[in-house]
Amino acid sequence: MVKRVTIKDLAANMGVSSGTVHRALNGKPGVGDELRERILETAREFGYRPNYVASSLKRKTLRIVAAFPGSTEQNRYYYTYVWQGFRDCMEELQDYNLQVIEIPYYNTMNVQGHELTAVLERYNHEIDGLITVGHAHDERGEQAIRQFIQQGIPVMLTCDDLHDSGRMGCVQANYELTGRMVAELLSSQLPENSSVLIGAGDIMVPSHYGIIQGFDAYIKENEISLKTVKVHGYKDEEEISMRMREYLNSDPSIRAIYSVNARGSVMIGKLVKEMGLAGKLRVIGSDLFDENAANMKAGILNNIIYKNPYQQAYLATRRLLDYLIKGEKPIEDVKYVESVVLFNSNLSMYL
Amino acid sequence: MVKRVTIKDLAANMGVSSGTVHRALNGKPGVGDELRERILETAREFGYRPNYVASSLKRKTLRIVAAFPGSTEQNRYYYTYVWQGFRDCMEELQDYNLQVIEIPYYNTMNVQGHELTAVLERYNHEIDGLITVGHAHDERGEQAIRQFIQQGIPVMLTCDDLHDSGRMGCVQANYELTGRMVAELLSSQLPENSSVLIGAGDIMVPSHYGIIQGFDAYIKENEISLKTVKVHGYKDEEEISMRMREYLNSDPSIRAIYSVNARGSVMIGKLVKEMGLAGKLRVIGSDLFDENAANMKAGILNNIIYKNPYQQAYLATRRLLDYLIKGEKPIEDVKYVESVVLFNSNLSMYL
DNA sequence: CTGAAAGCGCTTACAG
DNA sequence: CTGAAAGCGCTTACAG
Repeated sequence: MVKRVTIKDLAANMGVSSGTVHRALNGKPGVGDELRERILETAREFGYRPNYVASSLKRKTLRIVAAFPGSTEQNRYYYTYVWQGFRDCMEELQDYNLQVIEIPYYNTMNVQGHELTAVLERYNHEIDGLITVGHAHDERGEQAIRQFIQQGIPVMLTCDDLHDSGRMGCVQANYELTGRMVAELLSSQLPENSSVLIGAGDIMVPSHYGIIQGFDAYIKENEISLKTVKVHGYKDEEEISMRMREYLNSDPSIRAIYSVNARGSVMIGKLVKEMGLAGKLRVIGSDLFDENAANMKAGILNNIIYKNPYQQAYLATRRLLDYLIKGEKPIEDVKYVESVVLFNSNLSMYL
Repeated sequence: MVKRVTIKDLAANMGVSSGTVHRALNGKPGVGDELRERILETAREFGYRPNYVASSLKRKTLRIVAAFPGSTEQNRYYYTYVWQGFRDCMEELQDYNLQVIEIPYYNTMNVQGHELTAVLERYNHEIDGLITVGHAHDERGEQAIRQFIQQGIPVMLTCDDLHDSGRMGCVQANYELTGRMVAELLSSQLPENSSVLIGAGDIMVPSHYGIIQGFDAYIKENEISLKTVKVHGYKDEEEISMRMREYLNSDPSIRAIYSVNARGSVMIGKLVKEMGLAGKLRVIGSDLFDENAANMKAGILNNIIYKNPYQQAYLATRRLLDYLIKGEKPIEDVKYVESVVLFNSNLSMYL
């Protein structure tokens, strides 16, 4: 192995001090343009590669803010794993001289925004990076995210994106492909001219309607004789459950049920159990958590669509830190994490 | 954030030198038993956590040997991704002062063993870790692996295990659960009393027969009316292809074909194409590489079982390095990487 | 068995 | 704009 080229080597070679080399390489002020160019040129020539392990040792602590919904109530289905992915990544890179500020927030609307603005004040705007969720239709939250970006703080989003906000990137599931995949799975399992009853969630939520769009597109493009019966809605479970029950009672062509979200999956689990439909229909739920896992083991759910929130948050955090520690900007703007079909047989591997 | 506790803090507190604290914490010789105990106690009390970033800076370079089949010919289907997983992990942790020695070997039998023994000689036994594959029934290879272990060199295996060799761990696919999952998938797609034609591979290869065992067990345990027609064999493709063709011509109950390995998947792809059976049978291949991907896009393969060799090698490497850098022993002896069912719809996410 | 010193490859004040 | 020095938290010889 060739000896590693260091800043000292470059400095000696050029007859300047190592401080000057450092300033030149890192774009810091205080080096003449001509000298800076020559140093950069020499670094390239010598194949210099910075040692980030060493550089983290002396530089000031990087302060990272993470803001996600607190994992209570309905949010625990998903955000428990988002927090875990974030923490595991921070833990792994802890020795790189990092400080974490965790902001769990507890009401979806506006609270995210208020908390974020508050933390910016509290730390006197000395924050090096933010990772959070781009909730659609949360004005206050979006405004706060833009505030960070305007301060020059790099912002990484996960789960949901805000395309034109200026964030450095987003790591999320590919909702359209997820919907296509479910359509492909069901069309391989159901006889011709069957119907699928879909708990389609909120038409304003990207993670819900994206899936539906993909599902419909797959069926149309492949000219499949699968019909869909969609029940929209999100918050009022009682009412949605009632409407689903009516469809199940009145439409004998329904051979499968699918919920695009976690909350709806718990509901259809209950419904299938109450109506004694287990094993008579194909039933597909979304997201992995206790209730869904139990229903799968009991034969009430046949498949679970797992969007891997842990991995989404882990990778988003990783990208933010790679940028802050190494200056590496992610190649793609948006990174999609694979959605996976779980079966009863391999459920245990994901728990 | 509380200031990090360092070796210096501990030394000052105890009135000893930082060298002594270092020796005590790392189990190095040259500290009295009584003093060592007191230092360890104080470290616990103060919540001391070593900074591995700092420790890598001055310590001697860790020399890691990686030995996998070279990714040519049939091996490129799988081992290309094994090498990639290994390299990406090494790349990520490069700043921790590591040296890599790559040993690709080109004939499966015995060559692995010869190469490994040779490298041990060449570096005068000064090797800090080995990552390789536990090929079953390769006497010479197994012998060499044991040789490393006897020298006290930690050995991590991937893809295939050698249980009683004393290796520190193995990261691999769970073949039995993979077989069960395929049985579950097919039984949800095929009408009653169908048969599945299975390219069952080599009965001596764990990654082949493990899948078959899982498949059969699922069918038996769940009393499913699925029959299997198995064609064993591995090397002689012509002959296997011929036998499969005969079954397909003579047994009309066959509604699906499945190959447990990469090589067989290419073969069944050809067969289905030649016999004009695309779309008439469910066809499931194994492993992700150009030929399989192309066949999937063309509608010849319906699903691919992806065992994620990249992730297997990445995680195995990671575990070895976590041990060498941080002294963290993996909790589980064997770590299983999830096998995933790929669909045409989400294939693009894995390429 | 223990200490004092040098140094890994950087970054950060400070002085000029 | 540039240099010299100190130091991040460790590890590694060397001396006693």
